[in-house]
Amino acid sequence: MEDFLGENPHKKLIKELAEGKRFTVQLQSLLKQPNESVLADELIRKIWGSFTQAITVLHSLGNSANSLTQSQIEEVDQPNSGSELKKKKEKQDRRGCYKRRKTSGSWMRESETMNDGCAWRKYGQKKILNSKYPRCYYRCTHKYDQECRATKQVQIIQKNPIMYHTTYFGNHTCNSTKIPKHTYNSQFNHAMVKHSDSTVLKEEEEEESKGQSDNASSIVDSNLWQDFMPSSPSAHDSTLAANYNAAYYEEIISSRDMEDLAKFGEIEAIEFC
DNA sequence: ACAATTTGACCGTT
DNA sequence: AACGGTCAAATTGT
Repeated sequence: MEDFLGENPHKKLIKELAEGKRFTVQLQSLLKQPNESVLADELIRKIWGSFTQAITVLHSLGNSANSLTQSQIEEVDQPNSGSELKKKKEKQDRRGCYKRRKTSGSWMRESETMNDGCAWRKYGQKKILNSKYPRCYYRCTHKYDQECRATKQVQIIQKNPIMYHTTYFGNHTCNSTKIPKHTYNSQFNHAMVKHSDSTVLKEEEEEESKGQSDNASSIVDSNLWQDFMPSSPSAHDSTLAANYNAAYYEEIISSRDMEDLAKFGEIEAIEFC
């Protein structure tokens, strides 16, 4: 998203809510047609994103006299913890979640790049039911030499602009080489330029037909993301434990929101699976 | 030659 | 049986 701190928050808020409204209308018309579940799924993500942004803007207005408290916002944001909605979610198909759910935490990220500053090795790719794009599976490059058990799953959620949805499982325990902070900016900028480059767009279009993966460049940018990763497995686990006992939580972070999140010093968590 | 990726097979869970 | 996650042989890249 655009840095709303640089624009009128009210304008941004209205914009996000209006988008959510527009996506909802689109979804409504989609649901009237059969065999459109994939598009519907995309729209649901967009709607979720719009409302999340709107709530984030509200958070930014926290200093105003009429602002809601954190608990009030949460109460409005997630009003029906015991309602039909939640019960429905708990009943949803959880096939494929079985292995990780019992053993580790996870968190998510949505960004224009799949790079996060860590070294990953792709070990699989699957077509996912009702998903337009395949899901790619990555493990830490140091899985065997340093017994690092971190993995991630990357899936394109939209194109134009390209947007990746990444789910991380486990924290790195390896001494993975990270890009020094002072060299980060130039490399990151380079990557951002690359994404607007026509040759790269062509590359991405090819990836769409054969399934995407460009793991070799994973180290290139987004050291910034590291700053938002839980610093240690225990830190993350304790966060999970504090929030919820049995359920799985994920942290949804857009790299575009990182500066904002840094200012708020908090990460929004949602239930996973 | 070695490292990384691709992709079909296999596995556990539902 | 269907599904998502992982494995590993084959292929491709450096």
